Amino acid sequence: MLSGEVAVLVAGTGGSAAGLLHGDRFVAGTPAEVAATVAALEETHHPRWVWWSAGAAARELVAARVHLARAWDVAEAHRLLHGGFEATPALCWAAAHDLAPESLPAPPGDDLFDLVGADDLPPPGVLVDAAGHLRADHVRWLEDPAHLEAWAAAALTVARRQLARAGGVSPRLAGTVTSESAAALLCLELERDGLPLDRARTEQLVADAVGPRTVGDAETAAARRSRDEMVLRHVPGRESTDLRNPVQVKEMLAAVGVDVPTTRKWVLEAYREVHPVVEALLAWRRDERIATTYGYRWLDSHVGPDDRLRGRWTACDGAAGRMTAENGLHNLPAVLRPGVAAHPGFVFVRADLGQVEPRVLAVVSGDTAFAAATRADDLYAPVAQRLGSDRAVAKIAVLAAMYGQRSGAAGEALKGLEAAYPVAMGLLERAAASGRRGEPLRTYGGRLVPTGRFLASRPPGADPQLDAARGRFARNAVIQGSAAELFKAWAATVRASVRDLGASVVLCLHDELLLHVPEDAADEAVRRVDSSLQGAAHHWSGGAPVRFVADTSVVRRWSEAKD
DNA sequence: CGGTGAACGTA
DNA sequence: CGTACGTTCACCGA
Repeated sequence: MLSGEVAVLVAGTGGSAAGLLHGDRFVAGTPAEVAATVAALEETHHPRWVWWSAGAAARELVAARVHLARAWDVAEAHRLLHGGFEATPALCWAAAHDLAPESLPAPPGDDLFDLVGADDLPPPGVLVDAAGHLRADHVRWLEDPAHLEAWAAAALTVARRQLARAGGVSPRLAGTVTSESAAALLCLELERDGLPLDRARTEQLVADAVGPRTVGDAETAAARRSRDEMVLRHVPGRESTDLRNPVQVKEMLAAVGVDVPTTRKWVLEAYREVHPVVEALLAWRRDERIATTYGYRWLDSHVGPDDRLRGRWTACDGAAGRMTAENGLHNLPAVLRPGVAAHPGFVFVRADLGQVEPRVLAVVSGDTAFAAATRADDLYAPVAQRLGSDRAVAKIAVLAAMYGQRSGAAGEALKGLEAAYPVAMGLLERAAASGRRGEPLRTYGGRLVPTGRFLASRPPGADPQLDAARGRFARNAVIQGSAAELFKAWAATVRASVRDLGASVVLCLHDELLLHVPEDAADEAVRRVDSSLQGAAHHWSGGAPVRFVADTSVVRRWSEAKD
């Protein structure tokens, strides 16, 4: 993985300088100077780029639209190898050298006494303290380009150690690192490009929910009062209820005979017919979500003058390893989706994976009977046949097995599954058992999933309910996390394969990709998205006899029906 | 002013 | 509701 052509790219503190290490040759200069050298090297040598993190090293290159194909992202590798989200250079260095994270030197504070003068700079090349840690004050001395070569060499040292360790953990882990590294680069491109919107249509959808824009505090407060009034008029004598205070809402509902433990939506839905205030409250909550979170303020802050919605992206969260996005890119209410529209001359190619989690289970577990079911477009059909049950029952059972659900019809349906697919069910049960014991586990691609975040409250064995929660988390994490790896491998393959069409990925949504594509390239982009899935799935699964399917269509608006 | 829980949007 | 995350609000304790 790092045996071929390798180049290391580093950035100095504050974006004032950058450095490039390639073989024995090191060049430093302004970010613009180094960008030109990077682009030329990518063209001639196609190296694997090593950096502390894509965000630190490659953001300016992405802004300058320099395309880099292959990377080893030290931070992403650290997250895979050691779990969690934190992946500073000092922490990555420590882990690579088997130094306990608790022994990390504290970073210098703002205290005047901590400030180092020029005389305190270490000689170039000396970046390790007596304990073997990266010097805690490296942020300061990296302002001096003379130190960048050592900084680059350190990144390469960590990368090589990570690669060596990866081989001992899982034969697939190094491949997962390269895929996740590409995903981190894609995240920078998503931040740069944004999601194309039809601003006028989006504004209209907001107005439909919460009324026209208001001017000034008085008008805004009046609009808010009139929205509240639509609920409060159903409860005479309790008009002073604060609808944003759950305790007061609960009291108000009790007064009209709706006695509920919480005022959550799925609880209240059962009381729709009992009193008209329930329906009014649910409608109020729906609109309030748009007024507060996805309203005019959201539009003004996050949609640029180029009519693109932008937010920060991360390639992997700290738990199971999904991508995350801010500013509503991952949780835009469905009613606003018609506002997401391709710009003139472009269309969207929209592709979503079908039944991805059970198909991933077939790969992860190696259950040949379950793998056979993935040959069907609808895998629940052969599962139902084998169980001798309805499709609906088969689906509930499979989902319950992967999510740890026990309520409703799930419990009974599970028994048949255990008999029909013992290998797949055994894998899930072992994952759950690890979780209940508080032990970490690894996804198919080798990502360490810690269960430590539950340990904050009580250790395993002390609280049966907490142990059960750990079990459900672990059971789901091995599937959700492995599916996230397949998805990112697909996204990275698509990123590379549609580039020459002038197309770009503009949204990643766990099992769905949205591409912005020049109109006349749409059909070709569809073919490449589909062939990318076959390629990525084959590579990721090691050629397992498991079929993955995508529903792919060309649309003008994200909301348009599939096909 | 920072942290926490409720609530709810998406998958 | 089975899991995950991001955002906003009110409340709590400083």
